[in-house]
Amino acid sequence: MQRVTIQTVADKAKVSIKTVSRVLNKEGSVRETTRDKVLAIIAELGYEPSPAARALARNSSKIIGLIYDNPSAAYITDVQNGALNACDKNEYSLVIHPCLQEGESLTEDLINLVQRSRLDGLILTPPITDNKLIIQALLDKKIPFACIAPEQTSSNYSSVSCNDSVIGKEITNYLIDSGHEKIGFIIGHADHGAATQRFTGYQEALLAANINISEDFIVQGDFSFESGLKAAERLLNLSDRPTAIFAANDYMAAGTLRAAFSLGIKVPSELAIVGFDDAPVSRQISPSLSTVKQPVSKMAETATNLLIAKIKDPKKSNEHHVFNAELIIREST
Amino acid sequence: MQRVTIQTVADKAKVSIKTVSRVLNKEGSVRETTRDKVLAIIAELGYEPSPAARALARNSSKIIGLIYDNPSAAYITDVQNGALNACDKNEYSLVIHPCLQEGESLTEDLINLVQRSRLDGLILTPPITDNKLIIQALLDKKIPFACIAPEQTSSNYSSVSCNDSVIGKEITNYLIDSGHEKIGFIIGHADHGAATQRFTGYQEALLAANINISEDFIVQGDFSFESGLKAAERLLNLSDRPTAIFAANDYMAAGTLRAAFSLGIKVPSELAIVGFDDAPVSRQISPSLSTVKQPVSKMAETATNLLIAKIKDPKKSNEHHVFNAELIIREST
DNA sequence: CAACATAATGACAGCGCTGTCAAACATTTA
DNA sequence: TAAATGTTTGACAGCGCTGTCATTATGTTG
Repeated sequence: MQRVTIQTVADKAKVSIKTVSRVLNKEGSVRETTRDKVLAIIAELGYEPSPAARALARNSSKIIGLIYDNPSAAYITDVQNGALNACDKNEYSLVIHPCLQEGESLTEDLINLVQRSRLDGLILTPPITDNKLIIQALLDKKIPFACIAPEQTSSNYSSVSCNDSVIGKEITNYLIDSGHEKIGFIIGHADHGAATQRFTGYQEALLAANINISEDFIVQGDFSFESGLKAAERLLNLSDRPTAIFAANDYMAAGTLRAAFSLGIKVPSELAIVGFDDAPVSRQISPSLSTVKQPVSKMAETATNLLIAKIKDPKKSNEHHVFNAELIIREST
Repeated sequence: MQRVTIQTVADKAKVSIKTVSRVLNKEGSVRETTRDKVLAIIAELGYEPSPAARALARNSSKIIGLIYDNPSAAYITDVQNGALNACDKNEYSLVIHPCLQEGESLTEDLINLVQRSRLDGLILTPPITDNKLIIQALLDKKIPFACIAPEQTSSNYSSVSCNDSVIGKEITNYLIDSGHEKIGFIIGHADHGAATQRFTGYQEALLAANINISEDFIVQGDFSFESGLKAAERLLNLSDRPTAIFAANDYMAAGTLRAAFSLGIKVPSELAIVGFDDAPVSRQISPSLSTVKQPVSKMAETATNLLIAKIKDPKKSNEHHVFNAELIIREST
């Protein structure tokens, strides 16, 4: 059995391959009767155009890369699913690229990846979104890209984000409204811009409520469970310990819960805990965690759509979409 | 600036493009001095062969698809990372394909995906590995594939797995050795072959220890936290309730822990809990869960290597690799 | 040193599509 | 009805590689 190519279709439809190509690419300038005839034969033969041949002829692969260096599996799969949605709808393919290495060579590796795989563009996720070297290199090489939740926006590329500082303020206010005044904060990884904004929101809320916080109540973590555990131990061993702790993500909040558990501190009666991200663990622990849910998948989808639009029309101006996050109140507060 | 192609390299090296091609593909029959010269120029120009042109000329995309329909993000990313490792080493690309739909059309969709994207082969993960329709369709269409943890092995395709029944027996024995006789079991999703084997191991251990278990001690779940919660509530409300519960995965074990928590049952003093999979949650809850860790990433890497070997040489016989899982004893027992 | 075997190299077609440009056809206008 | 315009179609080159097969260089033998 011979492979079905554009030629097969053209022969059977008694038109030239160019006409079939026009139909495939919805180019217009094809009489409706002709188009219907071609379409019918394509369906009949189950013809699928060869991506390789198209890529070669067009000099564009219709593949975009998703770059991440993020320890949260749940976050990653959400991002992947959103990006895949957008890709499917636009007939693009997605290639995933975790970069587990922190190395100096990351910039080089990325450029190399794009060149070797002939990617049409990239989606960047935090914390890579905040890597100036990489951003600059991509800009220099004129490789289209879009960012998910970058620390700051830029007119040089499209991006999507949540207003983390607003939400951070909101959840802090919620704690204040519940009667807490001694609210500890566990900061996330320093590279992660959005995490910094969560902290900013926390500070703003306290300021607005005229609450003074000692330096001791603010502890550095790195988003991991263990770092949350350690940070919380420090907070909870203070002579005048906080009655509420806001951790910049759920893993650290889970660590906080465990620290409380070890120290025999009851949650939420003696200590309220809030996390961030609505990671699965926030539902799976007891008491379940109050947290913040971002529409991660939707954000990734939007970023991908923006990227694809930019690839299709490089002159298109860059956009920045802001999404709303949602407070989820559970048992830990 | 003109794009660097094989012609550019050939011209500069004063050889034919065919010779450059030979060097690129390590074909042999190239004098060492010639090869070194070509290699030097490739490096100098930073030449990268066009995947599209190669795919077109070879009629093979060097892309494999990873198919999954699995709710566990941690598992998925482990599998992805393992598969990516193998792909990178062999200069293959990986395209991920979650199939969230349960639909009848899944078989058709998969075949379609392979044809449209011209995938060279597929990696299947549970529970799709046990879908006879899909397996048969792939076999019929002569699409190469390999399975990760299928319910049963077959000489028609390569696969990798852990001996879940052996491990299930082992962990049950561990509970028995700790003095438990009343051991409940929460079964996983019925489609999932490996889960069934975990149950088999449990039964074998009890049989060997001459322990009789009432039907009541065995409850059906579906791998989700909620199903574990419900199942555990049933078990723990029995008049003669179990002193230990073996859940077929960690999410259900986490649900069990929560049920115990709600009912005021102390873990591990009044109830021992073991899970399966070493999901992140097993470390992040208090008390942390005793569980079983499978080398998921390594398994995926091996499966991918087997697939690639098969793609390169279709006459190669199929292999089945068995991996060892590891008991991880934590606080819940 | 001729006659042969073998290793190294190159010329060229072709993979399946898209882009360019010219040709054919249809429609309007004078 | 002829010319002028616009619309639809097709011929053909070329994208950057690999496969086939012919050719040339090198080594080996009697």
